[in-house]
Amino acid sequence: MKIEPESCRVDDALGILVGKWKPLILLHLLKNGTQRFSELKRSVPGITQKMLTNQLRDLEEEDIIERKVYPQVPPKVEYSITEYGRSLEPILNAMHEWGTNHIIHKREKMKKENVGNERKL
Amino acid sequence: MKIEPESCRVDDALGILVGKWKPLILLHLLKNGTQRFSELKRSVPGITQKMLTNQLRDLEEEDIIERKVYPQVPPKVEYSITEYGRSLEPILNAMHEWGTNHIIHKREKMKKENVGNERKL
DNA sequence: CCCTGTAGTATCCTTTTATATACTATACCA
DNA sequence: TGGTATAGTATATAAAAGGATACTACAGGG
Repeated sequence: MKIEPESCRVDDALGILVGKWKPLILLHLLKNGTQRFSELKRSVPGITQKMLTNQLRDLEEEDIIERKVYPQVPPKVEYSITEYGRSLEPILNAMHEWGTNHIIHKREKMKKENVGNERKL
Repeated sequence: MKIEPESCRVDDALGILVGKWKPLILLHLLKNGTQRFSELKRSVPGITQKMLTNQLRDLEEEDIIERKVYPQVPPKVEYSITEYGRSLEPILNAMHEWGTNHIIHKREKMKKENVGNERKL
């Protein structure tokens, strides 16, 4: 069944996955289950606190992850994938697989192009 | 099989699909086969020439679409999905399906939240 | 001779994303 | 008393993406 371009909903899914860190955050939560804010921060090297908070808020708003606050000091906040959020897993897997293959595809294409260029010299 | 976050290739796939117009362009090419530049432009309302050229160049560079120039005046350039590009189709379909369902999911979540709020009044 | 259509470029401007840095409250520990 | 850890917020700035507009070449038609 073909998608009708006029009623395409690819962007709705795409919008949830884009953001420089979202796939990584989701992957960590899928792999390790519940994680604290600071654990996530350590798991995703290079991310700033602001970015991590932003991305987590985005995902929470879409009901992909759950945020649980423990009212204590120092603060403790746990994040986890929701049941609904798990429905993204097959898509992430498909994209990972495609991406892995794409790297190979590009390498092979470059090789061919280089051979072609050498012939032209 | 779980994806290892350290070697995640989701972004490689994501990078090809993101861009405000790429899914739509791909859908049109998948649905209608070969299309001229001007046909695509008409098919995607609101896109500027610059954006269309940019997105097409991006997709061409990744070997997802093919560009065929007919050396004539006025110019004629045809675009089509490559065989390799078709490997993205299942992912687009999965995202479209997920996105369609997500809209429903959100609507139902909002309904529940509103009921909750009414009770509080 | 001017107008139209094609497939672009070139330039400038606005909006969106991402990053860097500093700051907060408060319990616990030495 | 001062330092550490937690989960943030606030502010400023840089970089990337997107958009508006004008411009090009040249054949064919009136």
